[in-house]
Amino acid sequence: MTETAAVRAPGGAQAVRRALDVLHCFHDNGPDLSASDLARRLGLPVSTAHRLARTLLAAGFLEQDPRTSRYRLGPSVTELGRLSYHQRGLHLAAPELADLAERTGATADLALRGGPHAVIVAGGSVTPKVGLRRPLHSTALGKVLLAWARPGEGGPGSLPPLPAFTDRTIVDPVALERELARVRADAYALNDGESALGVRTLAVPVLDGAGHARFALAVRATPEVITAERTEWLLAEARSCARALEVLLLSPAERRPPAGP
Amino acid sequence: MTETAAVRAPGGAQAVRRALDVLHCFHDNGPDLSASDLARRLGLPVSTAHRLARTLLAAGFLEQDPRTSRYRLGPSVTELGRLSYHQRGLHLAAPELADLAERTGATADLALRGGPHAVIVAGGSVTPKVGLRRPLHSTALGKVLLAWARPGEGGPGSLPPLPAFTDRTIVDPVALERELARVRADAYALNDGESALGVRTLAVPVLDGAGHARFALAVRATPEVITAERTEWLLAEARSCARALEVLLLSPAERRPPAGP
DNA sequence: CATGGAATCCCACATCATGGGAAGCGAGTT
DNA sequence: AACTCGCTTCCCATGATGTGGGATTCCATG
Repeated sequence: MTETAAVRAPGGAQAVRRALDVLHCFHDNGPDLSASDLARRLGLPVSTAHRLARTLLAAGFLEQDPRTSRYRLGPSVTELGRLSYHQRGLHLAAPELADLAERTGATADLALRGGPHAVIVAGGSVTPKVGLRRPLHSTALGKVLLAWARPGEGGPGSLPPLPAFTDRTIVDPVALERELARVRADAYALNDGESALGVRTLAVPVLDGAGHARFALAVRATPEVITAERTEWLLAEARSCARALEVLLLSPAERRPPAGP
Repeated sequence: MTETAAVRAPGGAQAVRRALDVLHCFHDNGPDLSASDLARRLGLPVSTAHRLARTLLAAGFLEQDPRTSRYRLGPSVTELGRLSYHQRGLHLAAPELADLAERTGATADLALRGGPHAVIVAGGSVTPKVGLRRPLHSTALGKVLLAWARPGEGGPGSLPPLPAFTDRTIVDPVALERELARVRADAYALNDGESALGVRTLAVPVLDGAGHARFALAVRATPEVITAERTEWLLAEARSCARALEVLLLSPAERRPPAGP
């Protein structure tokens, strides 16, 4: 009733989902938003958006600039974010990624699946793009996460739009499925200017014991660095790093056995 | 109706507040909790806790271990946490804190006010306690945040319990107010074993243009490192760092003028 | 001074969350 | 094996709770 594709999920949740949508709003838009901004972005009445914001404010998930009375993400978000960062063991990944970046001369990024996005959660470059959301269909990270997705996470079927960022972006779902089959067969994903021109990326999965990708590890650089001749070597480096991350980030029970039959 | 001090805030919010309480639950308890755990911890019916968890799950704020079907903090939390971390400019603070820690031989921590806690958001030690919540009444960080609190944030009045951690912990509200007056007068807070024995901490505020503490900066070490003779020098170092952080973390409009009349 | 936009508060309505209950599992115990 | 306990998950009638239109106040702009 309220808006576009508000899929009526069976479990009860309107107020809560809307409140969480408010938080997600701060990702796509500026760092601070007014109550009316939120209402406009979410297609809600101002009154409702305002009430949700106040509730989030009271819980510390938002804070309010006393001068402009606009909202921004609050201490609770910072707090829980750091907590989950450590609970995932991601601080253990940073040195490995920095090492990989230094050896290869490329940017090394680690991402996990966040609904319809690949979310970069750790990086090994001087300019870490940590916290960034990337599309699934136009990035090497995303292709890996799709190719080895868990059954419940939703494969390519959960991506209706497939917007094109360059003329190389795969926009046809059938072509994407074919590309994912190739990714699975070769055990790595390549992104050659499909997201932005002049950027080439290789990505490999960090697999769990069930054979699903828990993380995707990407090596990103210019085509001069990631050449055809160096690809095999870069992949070997990336896979070695992915193997190390399996041990660092996954509990023994989740991990896959060290050696195959 | 449900539990202890569920203050009935005027603005409408039950479902939302409860959902946010679910998230906070993961801070105080283990990294993964079952639906029944959540229900028990929050004093809610299992059915309700389960529904809240599913809603949070659908939005990516929780994720579910497919083996145990327990919940943990999800990708959205990691994502938004990193985002707010960068939006606050805290990545700029880390080098300054590391520098301070190295010069003083102590642990350097930066905290901000998160409701009834001091939340450490950046650290300059090898073992950063980032994401940790500390009580306000028994830590140097907390005393600073209380002493220069914003009017709306609630002063010592918002801390009914005041639990004692050692025999030095200030548990009397009147004594605490007296201590805060001293903190304001001397422009620093000292914590000598009030939170844990054998730990001494100095803290100074990072002030905004309105004279309120936006952050608290702490230097923590053993009493052998933080001696009476070295206190003045340590304070000078900490204040110098706090001055630098004012410039790095606050926008020019929020900042206080460089020189006083 | 007039005008517009935004934040904030209020209140009657009915939509939506609530929570008791029961079914379906899986594990540990007798 | 049969039993039992605890947990997850789903269902549904009830009414408490969130909803949103509108009024009010405040500030910045024309």
